[in-house]
Amino acid sequence: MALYQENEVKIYNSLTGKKEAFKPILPGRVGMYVCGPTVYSNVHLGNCRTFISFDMIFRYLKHLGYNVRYVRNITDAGHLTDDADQGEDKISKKARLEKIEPMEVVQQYTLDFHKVMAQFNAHPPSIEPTATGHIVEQIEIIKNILDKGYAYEKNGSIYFNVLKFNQDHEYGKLSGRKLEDMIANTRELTAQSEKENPQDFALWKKASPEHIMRWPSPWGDGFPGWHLECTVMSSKYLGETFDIHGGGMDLKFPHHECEIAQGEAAHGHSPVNYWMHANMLTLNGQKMSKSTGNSILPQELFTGENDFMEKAFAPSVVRFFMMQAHYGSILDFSNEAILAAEKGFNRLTEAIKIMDQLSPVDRSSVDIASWKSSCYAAMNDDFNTPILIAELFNAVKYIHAIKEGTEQISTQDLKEFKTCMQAFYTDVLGLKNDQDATTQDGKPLDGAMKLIIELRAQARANKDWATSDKIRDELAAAGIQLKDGAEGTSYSLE
RNA sequence: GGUACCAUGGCCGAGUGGCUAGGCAUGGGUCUGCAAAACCUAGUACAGCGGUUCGAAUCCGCUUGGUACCUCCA
Repeated sequence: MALYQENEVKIYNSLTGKKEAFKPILPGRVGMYVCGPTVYSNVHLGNCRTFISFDMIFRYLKHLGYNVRYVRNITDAGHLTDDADQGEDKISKKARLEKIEPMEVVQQYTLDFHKVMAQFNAHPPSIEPTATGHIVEQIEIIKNILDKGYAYEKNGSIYFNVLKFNQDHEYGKLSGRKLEDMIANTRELTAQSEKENPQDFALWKKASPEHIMRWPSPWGDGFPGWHLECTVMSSKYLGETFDIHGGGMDLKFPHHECEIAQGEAAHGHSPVNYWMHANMLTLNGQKMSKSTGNSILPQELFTGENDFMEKAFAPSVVRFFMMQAHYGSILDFSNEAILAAEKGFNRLTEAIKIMDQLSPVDRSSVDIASWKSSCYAAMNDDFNTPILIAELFNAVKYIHAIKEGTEQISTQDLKEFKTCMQAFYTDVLGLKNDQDATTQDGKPLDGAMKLIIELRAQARANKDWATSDKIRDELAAAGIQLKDGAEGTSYSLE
């Protein structure tokens, strides 16, 4: 029996504003679409939070035994620098500035994105489609929407008619906006816009002669609008209605609102059952944003080369830090907060390591079954990873107590305990011990340290404190900490 | 200006009507040649004001502060 049959997951649905029991369209299968990055620059840490959040969700659904098709796109065309008529395609602009092909820009930053996500130990999606790979489908859906009367052509560009759509449907239901209010509060109109109404948005833009990214269409050479790719690719790979659509909170309006409008206009029904939004990562209390300079790149964090943090942090530490907050809450990134997370993460990781040293007895004094069910209850409640982590720290207490002999565990329970701990730490939270990975390359260091520790032990046995303290202090200065424990001395790298 | 959301102990961060979240930091302790590490242990917080209730961090109203979206943004 699959785990999902005994674990009912509740999901906070942005569309209804309520936590709802998750019921997939097809039993045992989940279709999930997440809006991916626009690859015109390096992804910053804020971008990564969204993808790490959905990676955790993907992992938990898989852990429950669901067969998940996870589609996350790469936006490599159509994302404009602004909404004005002269708005330029972001990729195109970057290519123009650097005098390279747009596809070189796309390639460079797609590779960077994949590298960073791999460092964060995120699983690749099942399908990672690109906008440029689906121009034909986008043109087809535009024809469809034109046929239905929800779009109009103006000088070789096609715009979605929001007013018309709103007569038959409800524009703004996801973001809680009313079209009348939006019209009433429109800022000063852009002079001589092609749009009939400022709320209309582009499905297809005519390419000016100098525009490098262009494709032929029934309306002349042009390029697709940003919102359209997601409608096309999600419906192509997941169907006209699918289970979960995710993305960053900042995409809720207008991007996701427009996706709903396009889907309903083209297919006549709502595209998504559960809308999920990952909240923003802030830096110094402000949203991370490339344009304002208030952002940090993952690489800068891993190497320590940045102006915000006092040291470097491993990818798993950053991931753990993110998992300590609920995906739906705003999370502030700071030196203090990540330092605290690092210590907690190390303690958790160390405790898992010593699980192998525990000796089981006949009967358990700890209630592993009940602990385990608390872990699942946390995750079933809208993927509440902070509660799960609190439970994992309860487990840390159990582990120490069993090791000390103040609590006992049976062979059967210990096996289940280990399996469950590993499942949540490794499979669901996607954590791993980065330090083990580095010391594997450092086998010679292990040997050298063994010798040094032995020499120091001799000095201590001779009460030669001058020598033993010199070894300890100078190693510490070099970034190696010696830990004197009951069973001898071990070391760890800073 | 419009629309949302948020305000929790020194810091981070869960929790939506009665029961100790958790992590980090701090105090005390165990261990240790000393120290570090490790482990044990302690600490009753919910922006302000008013209301509902037997009872509110949790519900309602007002006030203050903050953030996000309304233009591109994960």
